[in-house]
Amino acid sequence: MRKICNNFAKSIKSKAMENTEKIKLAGLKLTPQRTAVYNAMTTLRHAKLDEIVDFLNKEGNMMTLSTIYRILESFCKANLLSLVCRPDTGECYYDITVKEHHHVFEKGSIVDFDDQELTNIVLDYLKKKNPELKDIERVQVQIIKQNKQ
Amino acid sequence: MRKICNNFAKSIKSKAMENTEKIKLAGLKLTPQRTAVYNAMTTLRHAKLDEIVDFLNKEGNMMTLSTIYRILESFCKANLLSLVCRPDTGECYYDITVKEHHHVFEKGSIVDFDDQELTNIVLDYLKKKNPELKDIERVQVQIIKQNKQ
DNA sequence: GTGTCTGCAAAGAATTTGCAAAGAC
DNA sequence: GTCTTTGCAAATTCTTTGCAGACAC
Repeated sequence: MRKICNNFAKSIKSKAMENTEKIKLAGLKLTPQRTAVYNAMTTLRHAKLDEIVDFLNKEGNMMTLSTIYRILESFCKANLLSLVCRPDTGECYYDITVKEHHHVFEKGSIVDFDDQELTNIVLDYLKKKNPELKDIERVQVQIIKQNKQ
Repeated sequence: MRKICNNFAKSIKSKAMENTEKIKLAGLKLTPQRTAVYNAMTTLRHAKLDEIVDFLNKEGNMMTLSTIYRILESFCKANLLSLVCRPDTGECYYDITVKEHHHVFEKGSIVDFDDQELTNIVLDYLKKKNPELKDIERVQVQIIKQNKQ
């Protein structure tokens, strides 16, 4: 009975509401600042720190820089966000997607490339060709596109 | 005739001598500082800035931090070094290897994984499965090992 | 000799920290 | 009520810059 109610309740929850659930499920206390940062990342998908700051400022969600640093760190630790770095420039981006996935690096943006088949192909190859390569946690393919300009 | 002499000369050249050649061939003027940094990277293979600084200091190759920054930047621009970032922590390492290659990320170290076959497998797969994905400059596979501890 | 590179010191950015008040649960 | 989080300001760390003298070619 309660289950049915919860499911119903979930189905009418807003996206923002789901985000607060995720924060709580990750074991973090819910604060307006954390909600704002997570909501921002839901929109931005991949963003550098300063892009997050700009986004929050434009929204009128003012908060201290040190708070943003602390929140982003806690989100990464809690597996709410992951990190991805541009192989060309070394710039680090926070990524709303935490499950194993690949990336296409274009000139000014990063695009997710979620392809389990590619993951499997790489893992299979490594297993066959390099059985001595044990304890692989995950593999990540970076696809770097030409900077045509 | 000159060619033979050059080859002979090359065959007896020290590793350090070869390094100076590379710096010159990259179009950079040869300075003791640049030679020291390049030699350091030849030993370290992958290193963060502070590891390079420590190495140089231990060797007695003192030079200013700003010089090291400037040299590393010029080396990256001249394609004498490349950059590689740990996907787990985002730490950036300079890499003595510039040609396309893959990496295995272990707990405290990065190991090169040079495997053209893997590169081809990934490229072939992408071409077949995603022909709309054009202008691929290169692909790079990151193999993240478990931090067993 | 000319133009680039280095050392130095200072400026400028980026990130972290301590602490008191506010807030979550 | 207790323990955590935030804001603020300061400290610290990291990186870049301007300039004069040194050096490569």
